[in-house]
Amino acid sequence: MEIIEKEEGKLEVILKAAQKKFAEFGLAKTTMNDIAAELGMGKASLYYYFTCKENLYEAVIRKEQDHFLQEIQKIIKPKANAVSILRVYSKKRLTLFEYCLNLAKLNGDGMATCMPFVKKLYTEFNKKEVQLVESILRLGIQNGEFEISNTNEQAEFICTMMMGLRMVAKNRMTESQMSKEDYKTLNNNMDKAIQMFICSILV
Amino acid sequence: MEIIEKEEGKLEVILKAAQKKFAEFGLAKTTMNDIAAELGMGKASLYYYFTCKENLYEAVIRKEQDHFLQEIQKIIKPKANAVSILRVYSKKRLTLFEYCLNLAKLNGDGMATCMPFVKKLYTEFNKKEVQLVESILRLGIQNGEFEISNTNEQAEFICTMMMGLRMVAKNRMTESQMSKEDYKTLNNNMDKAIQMFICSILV
DNA sequence: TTTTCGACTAATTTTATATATCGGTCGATT
DNA sequence: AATCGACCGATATATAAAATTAGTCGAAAA
Repeated sequence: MEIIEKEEGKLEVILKAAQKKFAEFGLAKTTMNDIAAELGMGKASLYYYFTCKENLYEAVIRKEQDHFLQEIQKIIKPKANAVSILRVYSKKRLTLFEYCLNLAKLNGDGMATCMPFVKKLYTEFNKKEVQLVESILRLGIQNGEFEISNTNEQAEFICTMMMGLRMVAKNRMTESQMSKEDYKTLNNNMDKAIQMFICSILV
Repeated sequence: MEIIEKEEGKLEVILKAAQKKFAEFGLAKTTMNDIAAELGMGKASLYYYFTCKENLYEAVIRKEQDHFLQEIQKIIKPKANAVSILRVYSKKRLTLFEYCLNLAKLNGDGMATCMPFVKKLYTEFNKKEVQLVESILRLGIQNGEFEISNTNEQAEFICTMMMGLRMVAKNRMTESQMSKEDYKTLNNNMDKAIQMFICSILV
């Protein structure tokens, strides 16, 4: 129900409205009508911009994922301290997790029951994340901070470990939603894991 | 359909039959009749030994859990090498996981959708497991192997991390059942986690 | 040409209902 | 002490009807 800018800005406005509605009802229970209504436009018009609901949802998630990747990428530069970058990575990764969890509102414990395209979405992101972490590790090696033989293996491992911690947190959550306390505990565990990992690769 | 020994041995026989059926159909789809038939007895007779299905299932799981705990407990003795005990713990823990997964045949990703009593069962076991790990850590301190300030915190953390790795493995499994390859990968990750953990607490 | 939308369809989800199965009990029997 | 047939109520399953919703299309507005 607001005046809409044209072309470039329009996609942004739609994504924002979609994001708002997904956060409100979750992926499954948000209808294309809900989103269109939020924009004050007809449902058919939405399909002019996005080929399907999955496409729209993917764009919303991807936007945040890319933002995360770029933010970390931004601070990976020669002579930057790899250890502190890893800590920033851990912190920002938690924020991304919170965001995605909020937009999905997956019932039960996760991805097994969710749609295949969501699984694919996260699998693809995982690959990028591993590459990102690997580049941090390589930076650390260049700086003489770390001593690692197989950077890819180590990057995959730490990503897997972090994912595991997120899963445990999600599983232990009270009342089908993670509380502030739950996030705090998860944050602690992620910090410990990163610390332990750093300790094991430090020169 | 076999001759049954009396009293003490009877419980064992029932547990074995129940275990066989649970492994075949999983918790939800195994009926009390299935188990009774396996024993060549009437369903009502089963209720003479176990008050309810949950009770029976719990007994089956508990038996294996206790066996695991005792096996590790057995090798925790003064002057025993704590590092190698941690490695044994990791290995046997995987075996227990495989066993429990097999008996549950939980659909989807896990405990969130399963019955509350199962959740409780695993929560209670988790406490015992943390205590077990903590006693290994204390042994390591006594031996002068480890240097840790808060043993309970560290024990909880490593247990959480290992649980996370199991969850990831379960989530990534192909075809609603973990393959030999999946277990191998999980085993590798658990070893790495333990190795990293040890590295971080080593004197 | 670009963008919007009402009207429509096919597919999915929800609802309602009937049926079957299963957990658990009880009284009788061995 | 141990077993079991017969039974009950609750839960799960199967089926069909009704309601939503994803996605399409052709026309109209900009």
